[in-house]
Order: sequence, then structure tokens, then C-alpha cells
Amino acid sequence: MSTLIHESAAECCTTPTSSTLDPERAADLAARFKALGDPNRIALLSLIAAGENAEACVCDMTEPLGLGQPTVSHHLRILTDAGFLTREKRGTWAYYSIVPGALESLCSELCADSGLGSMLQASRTVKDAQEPCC
Amino acid sequence: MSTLIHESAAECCTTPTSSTLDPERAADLAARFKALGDPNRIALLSLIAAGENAEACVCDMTEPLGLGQPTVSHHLRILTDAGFLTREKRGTWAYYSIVPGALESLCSELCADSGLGSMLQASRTVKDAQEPCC
DNA sequence: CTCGTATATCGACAGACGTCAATATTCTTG
DNA sequence: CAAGAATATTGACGTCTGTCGATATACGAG
Repeated sequence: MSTLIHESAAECCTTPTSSTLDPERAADLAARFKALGDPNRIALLSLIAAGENAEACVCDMTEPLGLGQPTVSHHLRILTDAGFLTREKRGTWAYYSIVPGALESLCSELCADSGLGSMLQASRTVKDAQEPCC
Repeated sequence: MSTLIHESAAECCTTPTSSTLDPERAADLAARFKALGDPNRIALLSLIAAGENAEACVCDMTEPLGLGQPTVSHHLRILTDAGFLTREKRGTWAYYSIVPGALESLCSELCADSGLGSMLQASRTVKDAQEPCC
């Protein structure tokens, strides 16, 4: 798998071409974005955020989504593995709640690592101070 | 404000069950996140942001990514359709550049529509003013 | 301990996705 | 107009993903 730059770097002639963010980091960011790339998972985040104490258990989510319980568990697992949710088991029930900084962190990491940040500052002159972005 | 309701509101008996953000909106958000859910596409964004004038043409991207030209075009199309890139054809070359507010807009929309915003404010007390989030 | 409930895991399957080779399209140049 | 170059599109193929039914696991009640 060649992809991107980053080579061993100890090489005598490292390609002078602009090296981008290393593949590992790109994969990490992409994996987290992918976890958000499903309508039902977005709906789950919304349901949890809107729930009592900003948490919700599986049984409360399977019906609004119209999905089977295994499927809901599956999606919750993906969101949890991606770092967007935490699971707390109280009795027989499993309560999922949102990890506070996860989403903003993802966005800001992409901006920072990819050099998108400078882009944005330039654009900020146009539509500045419109939305605090989270 | 529980937000995310939206219903027609004119209905006499809107289902009192907690309705989340409407499926259309969830699908829209998810589609945009999905566009970011691939390592090579993240790398493309980075490459473009790091390019001269914050733009890049296809021929400059196929080699750093180690992908074929059709595949790169495919990924660029996905990012463009999702609203993250714009395409400008100068002569035979196609220059792609980043749409300024697209990423922050996506993040803030998710926060707003899903009621995640209130969650974040609560959490902001803890790790406030750390990262401006884009 | 046994039973019922809530959740997680497994196996299977249709559909979507990433990738490439081949081809079509568009544009510059002679 | 013809030739060549850059990019987009098409078709095909293997892999991944979302979904379900069936089953396993964990826990409270009796």
C-alpha cells in the first residue's frame, strides 16, 4: 500500500513534494466520520441527546427508529467504538450517553491536521461570527 | 427547547412520542458525513488545502495517493456532490478547491438539529475555550 | 436456583462501496 | 480538422455494510 507520503524519512532523498497528513491519521479521522455516515446513527445521537438526562437505553430507541434490537445495538456499538458514546449498565438496562467533546474534537482535528484551518480563517472574513460551530 | 421536533405542527394530534429530527434531515447530514468517511477522501481534502492557492488539479493528486486517475476523479466527485469542493476547469485541467464554510456548517448543523448543542454547552464548562472548533 | 427481561453476539444475505481497466468527452495545439 | 493530453464516465469485481432472525449472556425477581 503506497498511498500518501511519509516514507521512512531516514531516506537520503525524501520526496520534497508537499507531504500531507499521514495515512494513519487520515484513516483515524475517516473512521470517525464514517461512524456518523448513517442516517439511523445520526437519529440515535439525536434521540440520546434529547433523552432524559441526555441519555437513553436501547429499549427506548428501537421503536422510534423502526429497527430491530440487534440492529440498534450494532449501531450503538459503532458509535461507541468511534468515541461518540459511552455505555453505562444500570441493572438490566444499558444507558448510552454522549461523549461531550467528541464531535467538536473531530471537526477541529480535521481542520488542524489537514491545513484546512488556514483556509477557514481566510473565509472567516466573509461569514465571520455567524455560527460558533458547536 | 427540545428542538428537533419539527412536525407539521398544524396537525391536531401530532404524535406526542418524542420525535427526533426528521429522517430527511438525518439522511442529509449522514450523507455529508459519509463523504468524509474514507481515508483517501480525507487525504484529498488535505492535499487540496495544502496546494498552491488552496487548490489542486487531479493530475497532482493521483500520484501522492497511489490511486488510479478514475478513482481519484470518483472521490473528488463524491466530495463535490457533498458540497465540500468546487470544481473549476481551466483549460484541460480541473482545479478543485475547498468550499469555505462547508465543514463547520456540517458540524454546527448536527449540533443544532440534534439537540447536541445544549449537551455541549454543559460540557463546555469543563473544557471550555480549549479549541475554537474550526 | 430458575425464570423472564434486556442486551449483545453470531450467521446469513442483499445492497452499497472502492477500485481498476477501458472508453468517452473535452480542450489545446499544430 | 487531426492528434494528443487531462479528465470524466462506464462496466466489472471483490469487499464492506446494514439488516434481520436466532442464539448467547447478564441481571433482577420470585
